[in-house]
Amino acid sequence: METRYNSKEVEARWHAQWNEKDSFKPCGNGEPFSVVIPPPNVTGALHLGHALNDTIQDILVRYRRKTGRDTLWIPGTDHAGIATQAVVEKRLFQDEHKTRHDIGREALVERIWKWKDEYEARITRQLKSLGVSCDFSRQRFTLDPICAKAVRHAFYNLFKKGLIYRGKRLVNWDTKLQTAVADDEIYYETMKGHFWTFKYPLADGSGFIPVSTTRPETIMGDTALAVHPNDERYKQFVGKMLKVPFVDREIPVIADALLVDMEFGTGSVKVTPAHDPNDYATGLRHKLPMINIMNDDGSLNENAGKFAGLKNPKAREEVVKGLEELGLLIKVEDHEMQVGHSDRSKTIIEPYLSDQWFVKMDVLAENAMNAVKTGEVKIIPERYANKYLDWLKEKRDWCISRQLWWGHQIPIWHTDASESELQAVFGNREDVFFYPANNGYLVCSQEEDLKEDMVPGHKLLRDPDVLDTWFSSALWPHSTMGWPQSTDTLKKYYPTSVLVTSRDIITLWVARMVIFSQENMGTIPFHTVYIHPKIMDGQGRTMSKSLGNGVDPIDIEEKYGTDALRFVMASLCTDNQDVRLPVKKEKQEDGREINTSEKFEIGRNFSNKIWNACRFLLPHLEQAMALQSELPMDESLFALEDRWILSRLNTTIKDATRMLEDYKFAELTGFLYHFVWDDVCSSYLEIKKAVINQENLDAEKKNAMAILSYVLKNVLDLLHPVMPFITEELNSILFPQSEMVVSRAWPMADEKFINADIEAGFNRGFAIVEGVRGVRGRYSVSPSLKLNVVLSVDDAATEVSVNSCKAIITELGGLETLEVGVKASKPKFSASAVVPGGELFIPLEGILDPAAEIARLEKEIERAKGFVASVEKKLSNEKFVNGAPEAVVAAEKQKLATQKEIIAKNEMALKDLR
RNA sequence: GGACAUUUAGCUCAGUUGGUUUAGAGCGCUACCUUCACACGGUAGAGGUCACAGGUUCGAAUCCUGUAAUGUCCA
Repeated sequence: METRYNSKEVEARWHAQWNEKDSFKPCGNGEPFSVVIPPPNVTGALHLGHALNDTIQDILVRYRRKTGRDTLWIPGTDHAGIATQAVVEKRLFQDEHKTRHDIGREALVERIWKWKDEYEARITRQLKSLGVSCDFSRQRFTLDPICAKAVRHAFYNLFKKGLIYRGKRLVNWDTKLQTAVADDEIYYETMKGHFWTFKYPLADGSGFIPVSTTRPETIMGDTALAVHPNDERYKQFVGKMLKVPFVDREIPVIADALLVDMEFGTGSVKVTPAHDPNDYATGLRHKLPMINIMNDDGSLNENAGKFAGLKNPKAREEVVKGLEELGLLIKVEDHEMQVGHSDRSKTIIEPYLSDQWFVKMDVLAENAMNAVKTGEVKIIPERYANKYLDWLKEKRDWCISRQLWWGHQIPIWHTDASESELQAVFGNREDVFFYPANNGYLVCSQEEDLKEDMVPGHKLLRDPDVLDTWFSSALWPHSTMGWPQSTDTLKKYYPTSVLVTSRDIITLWVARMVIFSQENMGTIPFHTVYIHPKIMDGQGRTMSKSLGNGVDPIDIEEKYGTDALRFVMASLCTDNQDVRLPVKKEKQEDGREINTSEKFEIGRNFSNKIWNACRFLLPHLEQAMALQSELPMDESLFALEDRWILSRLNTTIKDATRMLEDYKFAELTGFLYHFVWDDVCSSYLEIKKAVINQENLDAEKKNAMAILSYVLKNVLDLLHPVMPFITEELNSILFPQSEMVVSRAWPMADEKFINADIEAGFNRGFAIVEGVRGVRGRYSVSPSLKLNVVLSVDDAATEVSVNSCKAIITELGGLETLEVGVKASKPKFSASAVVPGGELFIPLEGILDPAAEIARLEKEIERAKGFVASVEKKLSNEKFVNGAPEAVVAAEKQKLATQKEIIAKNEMALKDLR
C-alpha cells in the first residue's frame, strides 16, 4: 500500500467493477426504495450544486440498498427549452452571424439535438465519475419518445377535461427571443429613467388633465385615464372624454381607487391595458378595450400611427418630441425604477397581450395543497412547506405555451371545419378530441401527428407553440417509469420514496409534480421531499459563470478525490438554507487556473487517515490470518479499551443509522469523522500499538486483531454511502474474501457491547493522560522521555478504577512507571495536575520552573474561585433550590464540590512549591 | 410592502425540549515534535461580553417583543 491514498487510480477501478457486476440494478425481495434524479439541464455541465444534490441522493440510495431494500434510482436529463435554445442561438449568431429565422425551425432543432447529445454524454460521464449508483440502463430525457408520449397523454387528458384552455393574456414578452417567458425567468434591475408629465387634452377642448408616465410611447394604446374617486381635483372630470394625442381616438376618464395613488405624481394614471399588468387588471375591471400597439419584435405596430415601425428607445424619444411639438409636455424629471429583464436574452421584458395556453389551477392546486397539509407528502425541513402552500394558494393559472422551437410541440391543430365534418373523420376515435374555439375548432391528438389534409376541404394547422419545460418535468416521476403504460416498474416503484432537491424549485417543480401525479396516477409522486442548502461563495453570493466564482466538481475530484468531495458535500448539509464555501483561485501545474476551496482538504485528509490506519494494520491482520476468515473475539481477554471501542462502535452504528433516517447529513459525517479519527486512530490504535507491534502472534495480539478487523469492517460499511470508492478499495485489500461493500448488509448495532460505565471509566483514564500531556506541553518535555508519575487518588474505589486502565495511561502518556496510591504524597520538584478523583505528580527535577508553576496554579485557583462564586450564588438562591429540578440542583452541588477540590489541591501544591 | 431564513472564535459551521455550557468542532494561527500508519501527521496552547435593546424566568446562545444588517422567495 502506498503511503498516501491515491484516489485517481482507485476510482477508475471501482467504476469498472460496479458496472461489471450490475451493482446498481434493483434487486432482491426487499421493500422497494425508489428515487428519480432531478434531471439536470442539458444546457450545460454539472456544477457543484449538482454534486451536492447527487451526493445526498447517492448516500440515501446506497444506505437503503445496504439495508436490503429493493433500490431503484433513475437518472436522466431535462431539455430546458428556453435556456438550451438560447445558448444554441447565441452560438449560431457568434459563429455564423445567423438567426434562427435564417436557418429555419428544422435546422435549428437539429442543431439543438446535437448540443443535447454532447451535453447529455458529458453529464452522464460526470454522474458516473461522482460515483452515483443510478441504474444507467434506465436513463431518460424529457424529450425522448417515452417522455413525449407521457406529455401528449397528460395534455390530452387535461384538455379533454377542460383544464387546459387558450386565451388572450398579458404575458412577459421577450422581444429578442420572441417568446412568452415565465415570471421566474425574469430578473429586475434598477434603471435610471424619466418621469414625463404632460397634458391630456379634454375632447371638448375645454382644458386638460396633467398626467405623468415613465413610458410615454405607450400613449397610443391608452384606453382610459384613471383618477382617484375621492380626489377633489379631478372629481368633476370623471365620465368626460379625452383625446389621445397623435391618434384620433377618444377615451374616458374613469375613477379607480385600486390603480390610483392620490399622493403620487399628478394623481392621475394613463391606462394602457395591453401593455402593463396593473392597467390590464384595471381594463378588466372597467371593461376597457385593449389596444395592442406592439409587434412581436418590440417595434410599434400600425396602431401607433405615424410611429409605426419604431423601436425603443427611438420610439420613446420620438413620442416625447411629438408631445413637445404639440405643446403638451409640462416637465421631465429623473426617475429610478425596477425594470424586468429576460434571464436568457438580457433584454427588457415587455408586457404583451397574446394568445397563450393555460392550465386551470384551482382544483388541481387545492388537491396538491392537501397532499402536504395531511402529511401525505412530507417536506424536510418543515418550514419549506409554507413556501409550497403559499404559492399554491394563489391558484394562478399556469401559462404553458412558449413561442420556441425546442420542446414538446403542443398536440393541437386549428381548423375551420365544422363539427359535423370533424365528427365524420374523428367521431369514432378515442385518441382525438375536438373543441370549439373562436374561429372553428381545436383538435387535440393523443398519439399521432395529424395530417394537414385529414379533413376534406379544410386544413388542419398545427399550433406552432411548444410547452413550458416544467410541463414535462412535472411528469418526471411517472413518465420515467413508462406512464401512460401500466408498467411493472410503475406498479412496483411508484410512488417514489424521496425527492432530493433545492429550495428554488419548490414551486416551479415540486408543486407541479404533485399536481400531475395526483391527476395522472391518482396518488402522490413521492413520500418525502428533502430540501438541501444552496452553496454560496465566501461572500455569500450565488456561484455563477458570470461572476467566475463557481467551483467545478471535476477539478475537486482530481485534486482531492471524489470521496473527499462527497464527504465535504454531505458535511455542508445542515438545516441551513445557504452554506458558504470560500473559493480560492489556484494555478495548476498545467498552467490552468481553477477555483478551489480549502474546505475540501478535510475530506482528503480524512481519506488519507483511514487509508493509513489500514495500511498500518494490514501486515498484522495478515499475520493473524484475518484476511482469510473472520476472527473470533475472545471476551475473556478484553481489556478496558477493547470494551470501550466496541461500545463506541456500536453506539456509532446506532447514531449513524438514526442520522441517515433523519436526513442529518452534516451530523452523520461529523460523527463518523470523530469516531474514526479520534476513537479508532488516536485512542484505540495508539493504546494497542505495543500489542500490535509485538512480533509474536500470541492470544492477546490475535484478539486485538480480531477486534480491529471487526471494527474496521463496520467502519467501511458505515462510511460507504458517503465514501464509496475508498471503502471498496480498502475492503478488497483487508477482506478479500468478503462481498463488495456496496451490496453487503448495513451493520446492526449489538446492544450487548454498548456500556456507558465502561465509557465513563475510559474517560477517567483519558483525563489522566491529558493531565500528563499538559505537563509535558508546559515544560516542553520531549515525548521520547519516559516519565515516572505518581497518582494520588482520593479513595480506594478510584484506585481500583484507575488500575483497570493503567495500561492506557502508561501507553498514551508515555510513562516509565505509574505509582497509584490513596492520598499519596507529592515527590520533590514535582509538577502537578488535578484530575477527576485525584491529583497527578510528575517529578521534574532540573526542568521544573517553580515561578511558572506558581503562576499557573494561581491562575487556575482564580478561575475555579470565580466558578465557585457563581455556583454558590445560584445555590444560595432559595427560588433556585426550590424551583429547579432536583437533578439540576444536585449537579450544581457536584460542580461546587469539584471546583472546591480543585482549589484545595492546587493550594496544597502551591504551598509545597513555596 | 409581505413571507421565510440568517447573525456564535480570523474563516466555515455545531449547539437537541431553557439547567453537567464562565459555549464546541474543523480549518487557520502560536509553540514544540521529523517518535518505525499517516507532516494530507502528533501534542499542547491562544482566541468568543453568542448582532443590538428590552422582556419572561430562580436560571437565556436557547423563549417573547422590538431594532439593525444580510440573504432568498413572493408581490
